[in-house]
Amino acid sequence: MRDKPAGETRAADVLHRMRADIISCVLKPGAKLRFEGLRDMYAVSFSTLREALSRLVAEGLVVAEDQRGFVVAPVSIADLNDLTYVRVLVERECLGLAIKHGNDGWEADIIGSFHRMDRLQTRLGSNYYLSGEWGKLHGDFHFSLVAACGSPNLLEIRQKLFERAHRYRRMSSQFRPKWRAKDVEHKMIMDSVIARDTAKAQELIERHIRETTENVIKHAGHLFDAADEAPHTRSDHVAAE
Amino acid sequence: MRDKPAGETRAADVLHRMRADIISCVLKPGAKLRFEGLRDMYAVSFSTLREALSRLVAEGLVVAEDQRGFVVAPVSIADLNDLTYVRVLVERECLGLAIKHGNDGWEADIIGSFHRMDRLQTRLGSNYYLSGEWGKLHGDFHFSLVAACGSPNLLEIRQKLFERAHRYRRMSSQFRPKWRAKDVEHKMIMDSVIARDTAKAQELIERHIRETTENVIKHAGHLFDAADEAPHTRSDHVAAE
DNA sequence: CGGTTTGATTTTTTCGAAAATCAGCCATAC
DNA sequence: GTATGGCTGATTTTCGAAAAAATCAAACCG
Repeated sequence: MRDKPAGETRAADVLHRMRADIISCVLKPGAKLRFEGLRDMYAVSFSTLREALSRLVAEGLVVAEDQRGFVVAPVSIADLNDLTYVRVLVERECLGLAIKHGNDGWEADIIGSFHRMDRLQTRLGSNYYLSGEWGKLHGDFHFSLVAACGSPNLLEIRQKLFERAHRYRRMSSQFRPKWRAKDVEHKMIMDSVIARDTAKAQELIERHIRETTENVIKHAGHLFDAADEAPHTRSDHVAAE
Repeated sequence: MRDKPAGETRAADVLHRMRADIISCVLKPGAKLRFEGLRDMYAVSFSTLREALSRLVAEGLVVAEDQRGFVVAPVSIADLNDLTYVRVLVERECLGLAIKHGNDGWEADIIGSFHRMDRLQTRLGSNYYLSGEWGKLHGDFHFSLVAACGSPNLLEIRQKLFERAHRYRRMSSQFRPKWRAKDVEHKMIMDSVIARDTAKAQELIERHIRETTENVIKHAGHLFDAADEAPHTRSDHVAAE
């Protein structure tokens, strides 16, 4: 399911593969990205690599140090907390708009994508969250919830934030044998969305995001370089909300 | 003030110059970006151009059509309205956080950047808004208001949205001889921010953004290809707010 | 001994030619 | 008359070598 250089330009293909590798931590946070190695890994030339890297820089998954090459964007508790804060803001807004504007087709897509995710979950058994396939369906489900939002710009921002958060989720999933009652939460969120209960849906999605963050910090926080800049704490943000 | 390839990589320099040219509409919305022409214009090679273009794609100022080259991101009333909607959401949030977290240095920076902008304004006379220099100071002033926001991610999103909006403002400024009472508005916003009146500051910044958008549509709307996709109207968003 | 300069090596960045792809056009067939 | 198939020229995309810059370490002073 991962190979489709069909009609796609080579650079775009490398972009997709590298993004996936960064999100799934095959390329570890903070790792130096040397061209020689990447060239072997993805079988493309310097320039093509550089193009993919450049786009990832603008997406925030890679940082470029002037004349010193590229590095996988580092992770930190401060960044995760900030990301969570922004995500709550954006996701709530998207959800509110989607519930307002969504039609029957939108509802059908939600139910469909939930079903696909749920089925794969039972098929894969207790380790479903380690599967890249499930990760994709999980992303699709969350997207379907807000798809009818009507604001292309907000949706695009949301998508990029979601992907960056996915990297943090992924980091903790290797430590966490069972992924809480996430499946139950998803069902509750879906139900409240379909019932057009905006306040409840927003409350649930916020809790969903916040609790996931707490779990990541609890189980994988020790992996982050705590020696990072921490200009503010989470409680600041919560209070501001 | 525009030339500083000091310590900067060549590609980054081209990136800055192209971004400025797109924002100031030297490169017109929807224009096809042919490599041959760009190579002469910026005096760099294909690969370097491609790198800059790629970053601009991820920033939303350029769109890449698979295997058919690059195009300056088109403008449309739908996009402007959507942009305005997201900007109001983000800018209000940033401002609220900044007022909450800001310290004395932050206030001083606001006053300083307002003063710089104001001085240049009187020095340039009635056509100040056409100057790129003023455009920069105007951007600096607005940034200074939210600089203490404390959320790097939100600030980065804000910055990109601001730049895209600047392109729209620029399109209308050539038609509009006098730029309303914008300078008075800036003063009022600054005063309410320094007075830490969150609600008032947010209200003022929202009006500031919304009225600018209305003016752009009124005076330059006829330039946009109205034949664009328009999945929703502005009133949708306003109502949702 | 601490600190700076120099030179060799590694790594990044830039370049323009070569390959791949697209767009328009005409000939041909049905 | 319309559609299909291949040409040709223009444009994009990819490539790896060459240039520029950084890194590391040994040699060199104060």
